[in-house]
Amino acid sequence: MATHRTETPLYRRLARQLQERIDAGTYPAGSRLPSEPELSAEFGVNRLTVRQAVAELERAAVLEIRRGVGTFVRPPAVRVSIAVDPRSQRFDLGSVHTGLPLGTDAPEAAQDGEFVVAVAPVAGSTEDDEAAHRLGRAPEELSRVDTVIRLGGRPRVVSSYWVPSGPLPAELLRPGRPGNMVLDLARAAGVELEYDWRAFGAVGADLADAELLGVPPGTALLVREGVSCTPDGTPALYVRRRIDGSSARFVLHYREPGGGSGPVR
Amino acid sequence: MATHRTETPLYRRLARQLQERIDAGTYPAGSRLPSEPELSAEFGVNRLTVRQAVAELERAAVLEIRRGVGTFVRPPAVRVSIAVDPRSQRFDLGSVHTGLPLGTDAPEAAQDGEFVVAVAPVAGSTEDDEAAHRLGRAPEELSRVDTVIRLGGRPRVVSSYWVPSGPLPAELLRPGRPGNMVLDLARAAGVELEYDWRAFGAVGADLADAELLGVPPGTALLVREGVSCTPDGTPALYVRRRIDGSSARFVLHYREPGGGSGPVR
DNA sequence: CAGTGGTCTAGACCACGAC
DNA sequence: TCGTGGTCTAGACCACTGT
Repeated sequence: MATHRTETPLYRRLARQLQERIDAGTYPAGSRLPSEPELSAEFGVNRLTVRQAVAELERAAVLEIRRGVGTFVRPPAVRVSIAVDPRSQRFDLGSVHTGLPLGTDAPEAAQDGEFVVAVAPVAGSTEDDEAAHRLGRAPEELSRVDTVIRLGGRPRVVSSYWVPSGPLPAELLRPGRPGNMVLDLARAAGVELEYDWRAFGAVGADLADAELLGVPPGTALLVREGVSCTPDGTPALYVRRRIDGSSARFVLHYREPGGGSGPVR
Repeated sequence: MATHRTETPLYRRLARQLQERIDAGTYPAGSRLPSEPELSAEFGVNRLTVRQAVAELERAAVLEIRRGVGTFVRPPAVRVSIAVDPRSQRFDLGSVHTGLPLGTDAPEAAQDGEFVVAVAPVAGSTEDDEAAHRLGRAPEELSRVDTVIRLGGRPRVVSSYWVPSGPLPAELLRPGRPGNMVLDLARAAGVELEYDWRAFGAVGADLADAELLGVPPGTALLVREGVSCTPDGTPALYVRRRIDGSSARFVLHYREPGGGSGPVR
């Protein structure tokens, strides 16, 4: 007897049907879906089954759920490019600031900037061990700072920094302090910092990041991490940034600007 | 009266408690959690509430659920570096092949390679319009090919290619054909291809990608996209790759190798 | 076969947003 | 106030895995 193929779950078949209606234009971009009780009645399934289907499409960024209002088809994502010149050795925090969109211009922009949210003790957590390994140090030799970058009145980037715990001004690590952590760290150490390497990955938001970024846990985050070093090659900083994947992407240009149809906007 | 703060949902408080136990070592890495009925009894909540908590931690890559077996604490992720020289103009598909881990060496490796899964018609879908815009063409002028790269017996990378629909050998687009799509396309066109730009982003897997990659919809995927052009600067290829975020990351080296404690392995 | 997680139902109550 | 989505319960049945 051949291997029995398990039937596709009801909620996934339902998700597929909804996706088909979206693709076909039955539910156009921006429009509201029938309410959960309505879908439940139309397809003859329990409301929880409807919710399971809708939840999948929401995590896939196909639908947007507004509590108390309805569930809507997401219009094509307007994603924000953050240019990073691959040949440059310069930090790009400035381009992050200029690259991300402003919310509604003025009022909440007063809160924009990078803010220290925690000075976590470096106790052999997985992340701390990773950082120590990247910097070629023992975990006890490191200090760690976590920050949030707010832009347009919303938290956009969560960052963790690990540095050798040498002459770190306590002022730098005061929770709530605004500034530019990389520049401040370099200035405090009295050195210039260069990229050693940077890596890109993706991961679902954990509980802590989700709370800091104001997104549901499991939301796809773009992770950018790497080591910076002093001009003589000594590793001096390990940084790990998490950015809501739906609101930003990093762009590397390999040809001189103006060459072709670029990715910006 | 001050604004009433909504109580944190039960399932999220439960998720936090489980996370705390993991951090504290009560549930060490690799260990099995109590079963759902056990957790349900211990915390005095419904099993569905337990499942909601566990599901969040699974999406955050904290837990790994093995059906019929149990739920386990994920050991620190062994992530695979895929080196991309930022100064190089060379394609990196080879480094993808050599960079990704082999499953259990021999048997299923016979299936490794890049395989055409679909030759989708280019009909003004959002993705098609995006590609057309990137290439400075009308959608009708483009051809599209979708492939899956299998390594170690598992699908690892889903790619979509858009090219001007000039002299495309039908042989190239035959579903199931193995090969190296970028090299084959370049050879077919009789030109060398260079990077124009590449971008990194993150997104939850949609239904189609989830099925091709064998992951649940909503899983965090690393997206790498960009345009390649001929030496004279004519855009000739738009490519968009999706990779399970938990199994790969891209690394950019800015200094000569051997300089510091690198990210590889 | 026993134990695990996966799916689905029925019903209840609540918080939120718009009117 | 009403309709929306969010949470939680109780219970049932099933599919998968290891023994």
